[in-house]
Amino acid sequence: MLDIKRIREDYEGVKAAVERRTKGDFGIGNVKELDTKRREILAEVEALKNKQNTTSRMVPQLKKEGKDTTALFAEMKELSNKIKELDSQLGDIEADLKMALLSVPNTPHPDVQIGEDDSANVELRKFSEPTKFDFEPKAHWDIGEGLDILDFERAGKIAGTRFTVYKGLGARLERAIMNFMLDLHTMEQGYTEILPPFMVNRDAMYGTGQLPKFEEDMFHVPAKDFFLIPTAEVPVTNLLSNEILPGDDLPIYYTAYTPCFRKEAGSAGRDTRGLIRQHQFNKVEMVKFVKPETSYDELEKLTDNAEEVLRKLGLPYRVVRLSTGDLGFSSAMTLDIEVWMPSYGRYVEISSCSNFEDYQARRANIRFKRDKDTKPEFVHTLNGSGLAVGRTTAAVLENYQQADGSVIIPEALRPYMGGIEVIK
RNA sequence: GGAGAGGUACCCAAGUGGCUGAAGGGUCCGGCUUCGAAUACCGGUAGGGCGGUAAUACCGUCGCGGGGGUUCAAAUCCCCCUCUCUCCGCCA
Repeated sequence: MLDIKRIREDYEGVKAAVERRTKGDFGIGNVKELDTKRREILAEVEALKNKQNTTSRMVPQLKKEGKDTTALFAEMKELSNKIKELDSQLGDIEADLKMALLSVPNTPHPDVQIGEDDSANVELRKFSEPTKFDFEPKAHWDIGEGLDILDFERAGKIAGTRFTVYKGLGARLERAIMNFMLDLHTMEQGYTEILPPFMVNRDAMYGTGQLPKFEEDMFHVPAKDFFLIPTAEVPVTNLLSNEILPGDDLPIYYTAYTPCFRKEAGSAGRDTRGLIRQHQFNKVEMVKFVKPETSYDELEKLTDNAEEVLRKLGLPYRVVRLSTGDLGFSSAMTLDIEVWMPSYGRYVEISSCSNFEDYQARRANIRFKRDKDTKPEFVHTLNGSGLAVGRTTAAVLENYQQADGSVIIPEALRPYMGGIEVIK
């Protein structure tokens, strides 16, 4: 969430910054009003509490002297009732204020271009060129079914639409890609591997910003009030919630493989075939906790760490910066990596790398101390897919397909495939 | 799932309603001692949120796992939740 003090001191500026997001209801309107009201009541109730505390400290003395406290207690009872009443009012206002604050999205970084949607996204750089074929290339779902390594029909039997069964070398390929990515991040790029729970509690979902606004996008487990994680970002970022880290520990780099679960409620009819948009998909995520002054450099490095996966796999991609209209709720700047997908005839998002600045850290209460005597500060958090595994599998199948329906395995993956060079 | 025991500050830990405005250790910091160090001794060692403030000055408030309640007054009594540990049951 945003800093209430920042809103208090520069309401118009913050409001204008948030509204660069062109879309949605930001609800920043009554934050300021609730904040003013809160401080009024707080001052009053604290003065009364001061009186209550001061008087209470005298009671043992009075009792020792054998004095009659009946009148005093009657007076204090009245005071006590007044405090309770004000405390209750204060509680209501604070709850409203908190909810209002949690509903305000992050302010986009000034460099992020204003736009309505992804049509305003800016291409920053490109790697290689779209794959050319001297035959009519097939979509990965057709390749997968042809090689008997992907089974969408039977997945429908046991779960439903937007699920996939991987089989044989298809399952192996997915697993190889996961391991390849994790090894790259941990052994070459300095990340520590985390294997977190795939279900989290409500607090964690608030911490990274999925709640309160996006509950309908998540799978909920009512028996324990858990949520299936929509991304490893949730458990991994919240791993350090409510902690004050020694400054020397920063930066912290974590990477995690998890399945991700999304309802895709608003995506009816889109990407209905293949691996692109599933209720359950595998992803390797990278999460960083860094000092504020370094976070944009860290965003560049993070994005490059994800790009490295595609370069090693030899898959054509481009990097775009999302416009304010396409930017996620909690993010200040997001760079998407898009891989060339022959069946779509265009680039498709395969990674999303974001700098949340202190927005998530403030929600999840993740702080650090520069040194022993300084006050704690909020860290900056970042994360990025490194990469979406299912989409990577799809991209490999499509970009490495051969005229005879077989698929060449990229060299970087062969050690993870037991040396297999081609799926046929 | 059942039964029990716990959660107090950086760590250990005392604490059954007001003299606790959290004892006592440890740790760490400083002093003293020493050529230097160790030991002994002396002193210091809650932190953090919120508000008054621009403030790492000062004041108030909150604070003993979280949230409610009882009371003039709660670490302490009551209720709910949560996490940890032990035992039983079930189980990969």
